Amino acid sequence: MKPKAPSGEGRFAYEGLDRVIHERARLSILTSLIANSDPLTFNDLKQMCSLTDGNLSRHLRVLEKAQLVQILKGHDRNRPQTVCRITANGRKRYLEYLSTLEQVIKDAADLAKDQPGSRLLRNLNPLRA
Amino acid sequence: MKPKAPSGEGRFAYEGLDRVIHERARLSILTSLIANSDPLTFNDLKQMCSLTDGNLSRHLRVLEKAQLVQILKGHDRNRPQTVCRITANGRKRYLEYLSTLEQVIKDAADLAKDQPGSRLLRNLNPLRA
DNA sequence: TTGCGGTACTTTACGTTGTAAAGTAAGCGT
DNA sequence: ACGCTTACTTTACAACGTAAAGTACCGCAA
Repeated sequence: MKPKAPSGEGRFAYEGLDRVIHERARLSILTSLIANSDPLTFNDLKQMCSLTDGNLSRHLRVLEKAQLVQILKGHDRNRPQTVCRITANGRKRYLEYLSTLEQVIKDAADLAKDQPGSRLLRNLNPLRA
Repeated sequence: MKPKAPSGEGRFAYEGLDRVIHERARLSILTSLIANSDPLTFNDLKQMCSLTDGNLSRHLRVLEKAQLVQILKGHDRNRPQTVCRITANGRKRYLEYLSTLEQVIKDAADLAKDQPGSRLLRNLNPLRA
């Protein structure tokens, strides 16, 4: 039955690509938070992710509602200051997402075998093997 | 001048995450096409990516308009058959996208250094270093 | 030859969502 | 007191993903 098909029903469906995380702005935010062990301020994130105020605000809300980040409002030098940290659950889901991402890369790397021009892939090897 | 900031303006902005490609369905489609050296039929893609007909149709159109894939309509056993292949330009942009993806993973992996519970990252090492 | 069903898509319509622009509030300098 | 700046929040709109409905064509059966 169907020997011609490259087989593997849904093999490339990547259901692990969580919609909440799989969005450039939010992926940026979460990666920033993961990569820096201490919490980041609103402005830190705004700069690191090159986001506008409104944009960041909205995405943070989405992440907060999804319980991926925790938002704490405080003050610094008499100015309001929002600091964000990733939650335990957020870290877990982010890592699950990441492993799916790695599967994508792994799948794509299979082309290196018999694709012409795949020399391009050479400067694509990640995590400094 | 802001010594406190983790520095790196826009370091996590990931502008290489092309909107056309950075969408689950389309990322699936392109990865399928990249990973399989021969062109795939509409039905191949439908199954491999677990997409509905309408969904696949629309995304293919988007990819075609962006000149990332080429769509050829032919016939097989007197039935219409659409086959798709990635274009040279598509391959190029896909690889650029992928390298940004790898940067994300690399950035995230930096947490492994001083984050508690980062043991989770162990089963996350990609491309079998 | 006229239905009937199935395959292979395409089009339409809707609800969600990302984003920019406008809005709010409060501190600070003059 | 006044305006300027910082630090966000809210609003409004356009774009987009998705499912459901629609089209077209073939093969088979009555």
